[in-house]
Amino acid sequence: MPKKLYTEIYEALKKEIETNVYPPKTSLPREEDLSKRFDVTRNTVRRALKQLQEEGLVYAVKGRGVVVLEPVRSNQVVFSANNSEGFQGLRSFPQNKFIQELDTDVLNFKEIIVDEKIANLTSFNINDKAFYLERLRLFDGKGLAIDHSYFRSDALKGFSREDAQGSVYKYIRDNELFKVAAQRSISSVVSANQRDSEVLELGDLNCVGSLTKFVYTDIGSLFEYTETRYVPNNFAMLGFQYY
Amino acid sequence: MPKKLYTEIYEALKKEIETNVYPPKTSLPREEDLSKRFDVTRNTVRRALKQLQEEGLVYAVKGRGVVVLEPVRSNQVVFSANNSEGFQGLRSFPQNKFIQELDTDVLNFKEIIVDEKIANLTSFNINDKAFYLERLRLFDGKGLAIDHSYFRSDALKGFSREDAQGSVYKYIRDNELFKVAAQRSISSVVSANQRDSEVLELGDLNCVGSLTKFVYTDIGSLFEYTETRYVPNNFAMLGFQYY
DNA sequence: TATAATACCATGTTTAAACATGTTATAACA
DNA sequence: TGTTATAACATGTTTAAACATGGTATTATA
Repeated sequence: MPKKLYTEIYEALKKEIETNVYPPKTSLPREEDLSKRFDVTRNTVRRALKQLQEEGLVYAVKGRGVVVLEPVRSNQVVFSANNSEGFQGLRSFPQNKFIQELDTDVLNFKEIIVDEKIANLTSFNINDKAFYLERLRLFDGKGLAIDHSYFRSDALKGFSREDAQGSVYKYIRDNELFKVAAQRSISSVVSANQRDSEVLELGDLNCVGSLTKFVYTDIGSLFEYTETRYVPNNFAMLGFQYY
Repeated sequence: MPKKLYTEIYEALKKEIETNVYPPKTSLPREEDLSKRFDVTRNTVRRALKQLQEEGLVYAVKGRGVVVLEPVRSNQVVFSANNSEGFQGLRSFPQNKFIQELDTDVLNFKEIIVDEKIANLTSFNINDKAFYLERLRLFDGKGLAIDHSYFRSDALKGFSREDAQGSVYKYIRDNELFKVAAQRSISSVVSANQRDSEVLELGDLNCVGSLTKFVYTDIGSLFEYTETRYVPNNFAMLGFQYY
């Protein structure tokens, strides 16, 4: 299958930016020239440029051009919890090395009926059935994060405790249940609670980071609510936006 | 000045989603019909739809349609530090009310020469001149956040301590120095340090949230580095993404 | 020489249309 | 009846072109 044109152009330009063909603070060739070079329309070039801009590599100014943004020279950074795999592919902080030894301990697994309290928390409907999962995330054997998850039952036909041990998303893919569409998240810092102290390696620390995810399916319904509570000094999240 | 067409369509559809003309989990009319209704091309409709999708209101599936995503019924949420104004427009947590009493105490103001250590921290170049600012953010009189900022001097001609009291961005706008293009951010939770305990109302808490921003100008250069360190249990950040 | 008018340059917006590809419902077939 | 073609449907990709608008440098003007 041939790649999409705008993806090819995006990747080509990205590589050239990273290899300093277009150094920071300089302008990319104008759209007209790029469209000649890649033998596509200006529209298609613009689409590739937009992707670069969304990723934070360049910034376009009307009437002036597309400038390459200076990279942030961060030696401590880190991870993005921004993938549907949850903690897979996560990096430690501040060592900035990939975590290989990621293990999951399923501390709790049960099917429940959504009551008012849980409905309020998860945005699920009262009387829906849902799986409740408590999973401890071990990094190099240390419990550094704990996930409290609710999955709507009707979306996870035949789901079992064994499946919970692995990746829930792998289960969804393997069984072709549906596609994950989008997620909202809320990130904050809160006081540690009883449970946190029990299961996480907090030491003296009396706070945890909290990342709450609301995950949507293909057809617009919420199917996962997960609050990840993590030990400070170990994780970070990256963001980017333009105006 | 007439509004952009795609913005009008975006706003119209957004309003209709919010007023339940198109309830969650249902589909929007197909692009063809929308283009007839608004009397624009399908392209223009698609642009509006893309904006709705980027904002997390809808999700498009090829071959099926554009579904409205269920909203998250969160009663505790909160703020986005995601604006160029820094703390302006921020909401408290968990009360979710607008903070009116936001005051700024300029604890430190000086012009410095960037040495290796600061260069490493800020991504500025060694020997650049920069303003260093330490600003305590008071919410209803309580010191809940502290900003440690470096601004490249050459970008802030004539900047003074008095200007620091107000919004730096207001200063930039008023003096038409440049436009803010983009920002990267790193969010984490870390142990509180000496200075945090001195100036923030931490009580027993021994951690703080840390939000580090790298802000870029129009022409692609980094001009601001700010680390905001904030008291737990007071703030939250919203995120959204789709796949 | 400073300022204003102007021309040019580069990105932004919109139209129009063709074709590609994934999804779903219908009809044909075994 | 269950499976398989097939058609209809809806979004995705790409081309082509015109015009709008902000930015910059040049030129004319006072």
